[in-house]
Amino acid sequence: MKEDYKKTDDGYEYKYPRAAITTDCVIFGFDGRYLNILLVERGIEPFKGSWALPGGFLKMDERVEECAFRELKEETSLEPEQIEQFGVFSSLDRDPRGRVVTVAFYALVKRTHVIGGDDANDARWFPIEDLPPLAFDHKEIIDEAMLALKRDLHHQPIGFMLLDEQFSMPELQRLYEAILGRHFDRRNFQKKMMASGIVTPTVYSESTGHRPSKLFTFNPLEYKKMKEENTNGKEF
Amino acid sequence: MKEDYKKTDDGYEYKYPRAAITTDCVIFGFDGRYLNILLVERGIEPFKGSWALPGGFLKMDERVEECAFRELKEETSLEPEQIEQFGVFSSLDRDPRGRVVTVAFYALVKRTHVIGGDDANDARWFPIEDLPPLAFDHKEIIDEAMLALKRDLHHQPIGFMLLDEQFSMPELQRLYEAILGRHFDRRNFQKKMMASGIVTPTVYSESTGHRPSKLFTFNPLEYKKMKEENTNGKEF
DNA sequence: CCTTAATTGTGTAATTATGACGCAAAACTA
DNA sequence: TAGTTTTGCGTCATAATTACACAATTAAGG
Repeated sequence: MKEDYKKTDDGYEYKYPRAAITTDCVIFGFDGRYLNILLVERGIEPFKGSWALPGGFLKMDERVEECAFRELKEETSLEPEQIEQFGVFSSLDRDPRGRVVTVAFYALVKRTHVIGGDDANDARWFPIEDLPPLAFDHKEIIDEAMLALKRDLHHQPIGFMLLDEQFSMPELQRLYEAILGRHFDRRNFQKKMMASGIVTPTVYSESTGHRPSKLFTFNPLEYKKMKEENTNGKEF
Repeated sequence: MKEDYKKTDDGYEYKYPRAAITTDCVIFGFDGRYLNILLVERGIEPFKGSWALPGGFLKMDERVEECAFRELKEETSLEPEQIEQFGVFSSLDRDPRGRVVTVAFYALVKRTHVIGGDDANDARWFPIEDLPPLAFDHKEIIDEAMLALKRDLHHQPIGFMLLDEQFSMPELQRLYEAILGRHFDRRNFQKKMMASGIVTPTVYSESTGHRPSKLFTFNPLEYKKMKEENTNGKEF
């Protein structure tokens, strides 16, 4: 590759000005009732002490997806199976440090895998309906992530990344309701899920304060099939 | 805004190396039978003489959307109503000039608005099934654009941007078939379109080589409603 | 031990959407 | 006037969606 910069004593010199590139991750978790988002407390200026999305600057030897993974691991020690790119944010004044363009991703993780803030900064889950004031334009990014998630829920089997290996039908339904923001009829919901073939009953039950619910697992074969056919318009 | 660079005699100096940012546009057009893509012939190295997507480098006073619009106008004199961002491409070796990250958009334009190549380079429509060899990773970008278009066709009333004000039902159907790559039954297709409320018949007819077809327009009210509700999962 | 509260499992009927298909009508050609 | 092409309009069977009701299981309280 031809060198497109000149190394100087103080840094790197380019013929034309360049914006910096960052990645930011909206991490969704589910606590059984509400959708949550993982935020980190900023340890440095700007917005020191504010809550923000995990993310950081792109290095020269990585793609944006790799950058998002790396930053996420560094700041939250999370390593999600999959991340989904959903938008680029490039307003001129979105970062007080200068011109920064960010590529935004979302990912889904099980809430049981909680965080040990690897960096100095704290990391915490916040319910989506009750977020603290956020740094930069991160509120706007989260709003877009929600739209992307709603859109993708029907075409990708992402719901299962948020639940444990085994889950009850009411749990799954609450998840769908939390994401889509609307209510479903219990009976019709179960019927549709069963008909789609992505869940299989595992006959086991658990003991709770009321009638125990049957537990399900998702069907990895159907899971894979849907991932490949996600443009076929089949809803589930 | 705090300055994040140092102006030198030869250019702009940054503490850490930075990738350059470009935008690229996949412009779809419809000739009544096939889906087409607008390509420009590169006038300079690298890939001089090759066909490529219109696009170029981000300036410091514009957002990526504005960059895409500007480059598109400069290179093809097109000014589409709307562009849709669908992906970021950041492979390390995708551009021989160095590290370049591109933000990709697609847009839909009526084929009647043809091009006067404003720049030195030529600009031409190519049927999607018969593209020439392309510069950079532009083939991959086009493939992704097709997937995004297929996905969005059901949730956004984009089909109408590709057709004239008035269009016959067979024309609309051919467009859907060209995009989705599958066949529909004439009668069911019309039934569904009418039921969705986005088309209104305009009783007029035209004179052709066979039975004249009724002409339709799209319904701007439904159009607007759908744009707002595009996450509700209603298909059309 | 029986009742109540909470929650889950299961079934059925009405409505709506989808997919397959047939036939007649309008323009052009011969 | 007959043949060809292409369109308009309709019907029927099947599949998907929605609305709705009652019985079963556990824990808690008298």
